[in-house]
Amino acid sequence: MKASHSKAKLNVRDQRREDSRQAVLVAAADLFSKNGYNGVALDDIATASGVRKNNLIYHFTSKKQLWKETVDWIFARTDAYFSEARRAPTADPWEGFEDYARSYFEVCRRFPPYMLIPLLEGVNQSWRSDYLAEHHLRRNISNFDRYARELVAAGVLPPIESIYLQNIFTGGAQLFLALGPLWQKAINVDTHEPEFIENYVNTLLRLLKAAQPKGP
Amino acid sequence: MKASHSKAKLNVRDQRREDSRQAVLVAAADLFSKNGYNGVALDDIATASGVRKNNLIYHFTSKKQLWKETVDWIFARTDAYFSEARRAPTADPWEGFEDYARSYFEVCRRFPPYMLIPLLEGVNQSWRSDYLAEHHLRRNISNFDRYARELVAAGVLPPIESIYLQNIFTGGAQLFLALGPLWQKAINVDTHEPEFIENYVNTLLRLLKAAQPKGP
DNA sequence: GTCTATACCCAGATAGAC
DNA sequence: GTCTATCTGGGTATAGAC
Repeated sequence: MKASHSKAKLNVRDQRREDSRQAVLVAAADLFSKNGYNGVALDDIATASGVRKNNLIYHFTSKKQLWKETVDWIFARTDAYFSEARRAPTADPWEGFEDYARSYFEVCRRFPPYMLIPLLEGVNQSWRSDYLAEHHLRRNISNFDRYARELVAAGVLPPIESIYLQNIFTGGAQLFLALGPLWQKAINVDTHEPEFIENYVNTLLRLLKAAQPKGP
Repeated sequence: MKASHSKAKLNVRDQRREDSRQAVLVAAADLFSKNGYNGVALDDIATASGVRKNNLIYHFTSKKQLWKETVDWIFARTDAYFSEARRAPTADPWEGFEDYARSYFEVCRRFPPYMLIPLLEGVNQSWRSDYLAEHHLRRNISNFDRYARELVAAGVLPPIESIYLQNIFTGGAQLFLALGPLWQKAINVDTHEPEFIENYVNTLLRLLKAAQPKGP
């Protein structure tokens, strides 16, 4: 019938569309996270993704819009990674926190754009920092905040303001992982080594454990 | 005499040159540290400094060269700030370390380009990250390394690898201060408030103090 | 040393055939 | 949906008068 024929054709077209979009998003996430919005030309994304420059515009209407959709895609993907990385919930809340911390570092390590883009675009006030804050970071921050307050109230973590706690973790993760090329060049250390990160997390956890309030 | 006349004229000219260069460096440090190399146009620097675009090139030969000289200027200036911020040496090594830590945060707070530029340019390997690593960071890192090892050996700091220790401090300082606009927008916190930073440093110091190895 | 004017290139975005 | 060709603006850098 005419309907089914047209439907089949439509599906093929949709598939193509999705393939193209996906290829573009992968390339864009990588490039934007390394060079920042201004450091990336549509030509670069076109070359990296195999989708021609004008077709980028066709699919995403503008560079600005492409950036936004890339960010949304990154955060959606990271949420999935994060759930996947976490182990089954444990009875011991401290173990639960250790798992949480390790998962966070692991996600940052495996999917750098997640932290690199907020890092690069959050330095200056712009429509990009606004977009990030509004659509993604506020939610993430307040999730962590709730969790941290619980743990502090339960005496699992030392009485540190949750925002500081958050900074100790994200700061450490981000600086080491983000500035990989710099550390590498300066003192020849590969901060992306799983073992290196593992040691760092353990160090942080030990510090916090040592400061745990003593039971009565 | 002819000689003295020509000398006076030369001094005026030199003074002008220095004034122009200085104005440019101030503007360039600010802009490069906020928007990154690619996010800054010579037009922007020209407007901000009051020195015309072509004269920028006259004084610094190229944008690339201007960036390098700006970085050198920033680090030279920061070294001066840092010595100035430190109090007189104390007998107690722990107090000495507290002073060191506070001075570091204070310098970052008062002169953000010092940390922002390595942050923005260190994410990707490029001639900029190479230049930073080679000419400035390697030295800074190894200075801290030497100091930290001493303190750990003396039992003043807990036995943490110096590179991790360094990351805990620089990471925290940089993330909070660098991503000011982001924190502001996301949860309406001003991370540049002296009080806010002061509390954060104290928190970090308390953590380290709590983990100090106990005497025998 | 500073000005105006301009060469030259590359960026983002559009038009229209297929 | 993808292609080639093209427009337009803004970017770095240069030329040459003052």
